[in-house]
Parts: sequence; structure tokens; C-alpha cells
Amino acid sequence: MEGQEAPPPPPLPQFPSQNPPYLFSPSLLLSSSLHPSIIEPQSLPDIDWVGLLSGQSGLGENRSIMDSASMVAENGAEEEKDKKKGGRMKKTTRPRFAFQTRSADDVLDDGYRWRKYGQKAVKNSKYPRSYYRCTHHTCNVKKQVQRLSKDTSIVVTTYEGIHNHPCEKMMETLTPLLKQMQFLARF
DNA sequence: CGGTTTTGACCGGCGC
DNA sequence: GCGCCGGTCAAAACCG
Repeated sequence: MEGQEAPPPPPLPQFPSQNPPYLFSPSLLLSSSLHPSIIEPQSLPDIDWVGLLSGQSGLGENRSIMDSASMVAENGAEEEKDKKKGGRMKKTTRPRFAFQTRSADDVLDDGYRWRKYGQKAVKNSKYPRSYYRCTHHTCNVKKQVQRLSKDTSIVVTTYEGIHNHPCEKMMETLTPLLKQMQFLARF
């Protein structure tokens, strides 16, 4: 989503340390008043983020509209320092948020490019969970996608981390508009 | 041929 | 310590 070359401070809120993810709407996420709650479909923001980010506005069968979606957030609050020993550093609890989408397609096009690096069966779901990593070199944002066994038409996507590079797909659609605006601004 | 997916192995955390 | 569970690695397969 936000393709900002954002500085470290994660815009994500801190939550009390209760593990079950809190549910709240994207609009609540964007404003800073977030009270964990399950939202109703009509409390969704009027912004179609997915459509905005996936340059294909309207066409395409991959339109996974975020109808009835709930955002889930867990905090993140840690710096990512220690890499313990030889190799991985995974003590990182970094900004992470999730939302669920009603879509027939597991992976929704959010404008970024992802490479799948794993798939695992999780305990209480009959559908596997897929793990993706952002393909941008300097960006280690991850996401995991899982379809609910409860309601087959819903997929839960969990993002972890913040992209440190612009989403070129979004830029692609935004650039002409910006140029147009600059042109009009001359008058 | 380069990038992506697949898939079993591997590893670390956690509860017992 | 052991085994379960979830996350990641990495080699091979796959695909344009």
C-alpha cells in the first residue's frame, strides 16, 4: 500500500499485549483512533485502496474488492537489531497488520511484486498458508495469505513491515495524473 | 536463461 | 529433553 519511502517510525499503533489480533476498519487504522472492534461492511472507508494500488481500475477479473473487510492489527514495536548468531535475525516484531478480503482469488494484486517462499499447513485450517516476500532487493516486507476454512470465500492477508521503496505500479498510474496537475497548476 | 513456484528439510520457540 | 507447530531455506522444477 502506501509507497512511501517512509522513515523508520512505523505509523502503526501499539496495542495492548493480547495476542488475538484486534479487528478494526482500515479507516480506523488510518486515523489514529483505533479501538479494536469488529467492523460492519458499511463502516469501510470510501477509498478503494486495492483498486487504487492495483493500476487496473475496473477491468481485470482479479478485482478483489475489499468489501467486507476487517483490518487486523498487531503491534509492532521493536527495533530490528540483533541477528543473534550466524544468520537470521528473526527476533523482530515489526509492524504487522492484516485484513481479510472476500475474493475468489487467493493473492490480491496490491501493486507490489511478491515471491513466494513457502507454504505450510496450519493447524486449524484445511487450507495452507502461503508466505511471500517483496521482491525488491532492499525491501524485506513479507506477507502471508491464508484462506479461512470457516468461510471459503474469505482470504486473510497479513503484511509485515513497511516498504522502503515506492510501488512502481502505483507510480505508473499516478505519474500521468501528477503531470497533468502540474500542467494545470501553471494557470 | 532468469525469475518464480514447489516442496520437503531444517530450525527455533514453546509447552509439557 | 522431546515433540508439536509455525516460519524459512534451498534445490529442483517450472515457465515466459
